[in-house]
Amino acid sequence: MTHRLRFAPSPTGYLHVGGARTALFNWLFVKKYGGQFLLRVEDTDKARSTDESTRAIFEGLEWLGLLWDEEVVHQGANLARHQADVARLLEHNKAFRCFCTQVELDEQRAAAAAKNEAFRYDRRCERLPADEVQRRVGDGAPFVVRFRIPEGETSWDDIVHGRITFPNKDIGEGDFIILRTDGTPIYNLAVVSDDIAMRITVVMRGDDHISNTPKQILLYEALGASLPQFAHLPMIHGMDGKKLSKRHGATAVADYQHLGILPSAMLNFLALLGWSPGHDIEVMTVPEMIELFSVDGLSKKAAVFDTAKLEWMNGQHLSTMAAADLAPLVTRGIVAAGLATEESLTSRDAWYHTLIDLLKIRARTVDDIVRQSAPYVRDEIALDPDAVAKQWKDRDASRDVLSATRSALAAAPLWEAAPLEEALRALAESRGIGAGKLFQPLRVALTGVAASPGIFDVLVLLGRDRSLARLDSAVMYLT
RNA sequence: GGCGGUAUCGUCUAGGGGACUAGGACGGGGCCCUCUCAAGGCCCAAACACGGGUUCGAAUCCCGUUACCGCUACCA
Repeated sequence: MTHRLRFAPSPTGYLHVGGARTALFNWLFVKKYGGQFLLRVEDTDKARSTDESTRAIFEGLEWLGLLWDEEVVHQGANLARHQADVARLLEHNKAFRCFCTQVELDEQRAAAAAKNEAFRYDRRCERLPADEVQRRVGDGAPFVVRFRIPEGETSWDDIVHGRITFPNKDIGEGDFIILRTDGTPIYNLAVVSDDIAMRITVVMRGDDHISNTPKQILLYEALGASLPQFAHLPMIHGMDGKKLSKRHGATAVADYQHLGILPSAMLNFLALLGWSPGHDIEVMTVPEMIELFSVDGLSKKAAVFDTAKLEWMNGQHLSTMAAADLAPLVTRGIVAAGLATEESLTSRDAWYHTLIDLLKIRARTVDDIVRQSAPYVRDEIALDPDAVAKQWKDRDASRDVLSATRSALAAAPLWEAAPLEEALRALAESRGIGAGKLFQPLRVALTGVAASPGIFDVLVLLGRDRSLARLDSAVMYLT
């Protein structure tokens, strides 16, 4: 049997990290065990659904590389089938029309709440004689359709939680509504109807749907369909233990994309929230995640979204990624920041890739690389006041050291790391100062900042002319 | 309130009756490396919610309590 799983977001916002993780586990399941990963947009709530949101969800999934196997299903397009399923339920007496008004229901709820009791629909319309129902329908009286909950209990073997049982009398408020007054279906009916039509074999979703599951199982049975398996994934919380929301800062995957997080790192981090491959394995490529994935490793416990670990994870992925693969992302950032033109970078690939290799190990995000690249890709450098104050504290002495450094470098036989190092260390020794006393002022002269890759790498990266010119400028600045 | 779910370091987790003096990772602290910043290496602090069972033996199994989370719409 081949598995068919779906990710079914409602297009009422952006792609949330929780949704992304649900999509990831569905996708991982299919990649690991074989089958199809499908996408269904649950847009039956027309008031809240937007095309823009649908687009954002597609873009988020595409960015992460969680691609679906068949054409996207738009739930709203299946209205006729949803209604036909409801008609079938009505026909087989599995459902009934209810003429109670919203106002009446609200009053009953309020009364129950006042007595501190749980409200349950009292089934008054279920007892209406058939001719009375016909009369009211004929009169054009508005009605909803309710599903008749049978006696007994409903249970299933959840892939992550094990067996879960609900006494049928405790399912929600009793006979639940499946069709609105306006003839459109309610979530639970639409989901079941679509999952049957899409031949879904494993329903994997957030565990906030656990209490919907008995309702849906009853619908499957009433519709005469075979049951899928269910897997309820734990939620993602913010640092305060509450459900992740906008209060917690960035929750959209697009936010992290714009912060310079790599898709592979995001996926890796998300996978570890609620799943573990065991053996203390943490940093994984996507193929490794697929290989290692197992439903046995799925956790039952809600996880807290810790951005510090996400950034560390990103740094790990950054440092193992080839410069050539990183280059397009870095270029986009550099161009967007106005630091250099795309042409100026791509026209000197080897140099550019060396730069990226040097910066990527000390960066946690693509944005870090972009920021740190400024002294190398721009013609001018920006002097950091703090670095100047610290490293060029004594102006006369600094100027003197810098001009001596310039002479030593200019005299080097070859502009390569080894001979340059030799020249500078000899200079430091002849002047009786530690190498650091030479390198730090030099670093500021070359880059404007106090932190950079190794000083000889910087010299080589900048090249002879630019290095000497920047030293000249520094000496002039200090004169 | 009702129903359901969950419970190991601050955080993510390993663990599935003896291998536990409870392991790894992030974050924190320290040391090493070192021209700076990272990266890397080494070390330290830090947890089995509580109470009963079951058992020769419980982090692991059962029950209860507590806490937290979710659902409780003509939302999804």
